[in-house]
Amino acid sequence: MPMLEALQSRDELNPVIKTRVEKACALLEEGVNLYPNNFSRDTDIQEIWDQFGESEAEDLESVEQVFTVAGRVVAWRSFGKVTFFQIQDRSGRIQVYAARDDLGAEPYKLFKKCDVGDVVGVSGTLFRTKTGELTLSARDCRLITKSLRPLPEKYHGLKDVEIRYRQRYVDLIVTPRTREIFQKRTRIIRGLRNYMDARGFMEVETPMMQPIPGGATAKPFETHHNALDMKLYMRIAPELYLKRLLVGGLEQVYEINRNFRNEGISTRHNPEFTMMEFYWAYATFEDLMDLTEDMLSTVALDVCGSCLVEYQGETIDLTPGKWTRMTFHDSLEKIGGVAPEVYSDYEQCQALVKQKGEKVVEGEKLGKLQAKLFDLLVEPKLVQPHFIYHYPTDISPLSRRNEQNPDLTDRFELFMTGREMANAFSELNDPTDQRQRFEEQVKEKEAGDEEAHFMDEDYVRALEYGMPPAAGQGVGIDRLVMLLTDSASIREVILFPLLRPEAGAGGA
RNA sequence: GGGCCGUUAACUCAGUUGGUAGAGUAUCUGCCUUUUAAGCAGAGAGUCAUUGGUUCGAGCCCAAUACGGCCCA
Repeated sequence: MPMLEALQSRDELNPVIKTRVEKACALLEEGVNLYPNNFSRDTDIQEIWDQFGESEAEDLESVEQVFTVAGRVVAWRSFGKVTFFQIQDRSGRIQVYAARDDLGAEPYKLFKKCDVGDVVGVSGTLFRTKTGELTLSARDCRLITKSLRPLPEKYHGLKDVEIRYRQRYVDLIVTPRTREIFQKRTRIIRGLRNYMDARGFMEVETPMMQPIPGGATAKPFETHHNALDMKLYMRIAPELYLKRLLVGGLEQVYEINRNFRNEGISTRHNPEFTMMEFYWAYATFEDLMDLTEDMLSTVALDVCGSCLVEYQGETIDLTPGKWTRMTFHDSLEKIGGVAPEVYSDYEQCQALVKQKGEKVVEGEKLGKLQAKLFDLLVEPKLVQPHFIYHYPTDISPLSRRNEQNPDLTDRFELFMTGREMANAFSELNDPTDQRQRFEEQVKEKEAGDEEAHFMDEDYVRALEYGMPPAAGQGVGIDRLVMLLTDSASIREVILFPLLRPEAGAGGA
């Protein structure tokens, strides 16, 4: 019996696991399959609650239906000849009553070798206990999957965030909030898809491995394709490919997927993160502000039941019409307290950046200095939704210039809870201007800016065929999920956030 | 990259002035046919993150390292 021998050879493990292994061995010797695959359930636990959650004890007595459910044992209270336990499936929990006299002496004895953590299947009828709890009275209990490791303590749960992230499977078993967050995450993404689909946008997939990483200001991950012997980059954004599709005539496209940026890790940054990007021909950045208010408030209403969202002790009001719209320069003056004569003067701007403790880089443009002031003085104060628009042209290499002032672009960023949630603009579709902007970026890259854009000749060629005027936007999905689930860290909303390798875990 | 904090039983946590390691849960044994963090009685369980140092003596003091958390860049 190889499984038995394999289990018995594990007795170097800690005593709790050792006893569980011994129980498993005892079951094997009784001829019990520890991992059978022939159990069918006929209902979810939640369905039982939906149907009988309100039923009186007397009414349940007349219900002769036998329900068969399966799930993980999460609580166990045994009295000798009778045992109460709780099982949990994806939909909820229910108590089971198992009595020796109902199951038979031998089956009951075997079943009592089960532990908290095992997956079991139960068939039985419903009743209410003396204290009124809806309970399944078992006619049959079967082990479906043996668990060899103990679950965390049931009352306090799993507190150690490192274990919660490294062993997310355990976290999902024992932390209801974790399950809620990821269920909500799925609903949020589905809500966005439904919204876009209903407005005629077409979902597409564009390359994640790109020979020229474009569409954002960020440092890419590099990789190598062996057969073609070529350097490839993990995408930092899908933007330039999605806009090629506008040239191709698809007119309204969106993509929800991962981007990769080789930057620091923090409560707001994971190296891989999820964005929704979309492009809309014949629309402008002003249309996008309207759409964004409507879209995000719709999703909030769907997922949270309200446009008023609690985030870390603050109430964020997403009601359409209440979102502030302000120009970048006005925000520097009115929120950041920087006078126009200061932010529009290179020397004064540079001095103020230094004074605020931020580094200045030789040769950087005025727009970049203003952006640093914005990050320091304005962004943290933007708690309620704010569209900040008309960004400087020299930090917006893919945006259309404003008709009145070519030093500004028809671009906005959306801020709330003191952080950026979305970035959008009317698209630059003049190939000559685009080529010049790329050339500026190349100069900055050559001067040592690792985040500056690459030249993308094919993208310029595409624009030369003619891209209709359009507006496009990127929405940070992880940050949106953080907002709508009141999560303080991005790691709470990513199933498997990147962590350093665990010591001695064999690279797991 | 910098600063601060943390790492003690499977889990949640105590651990005084430096004097040979504690609780609850879980586990094991016994009792128990309506429990709800079930109860009662008993038992076992630890490389105090790692390495080095100071000391007669270190979970505690010092240093370095690893991993994590928060803040800053």
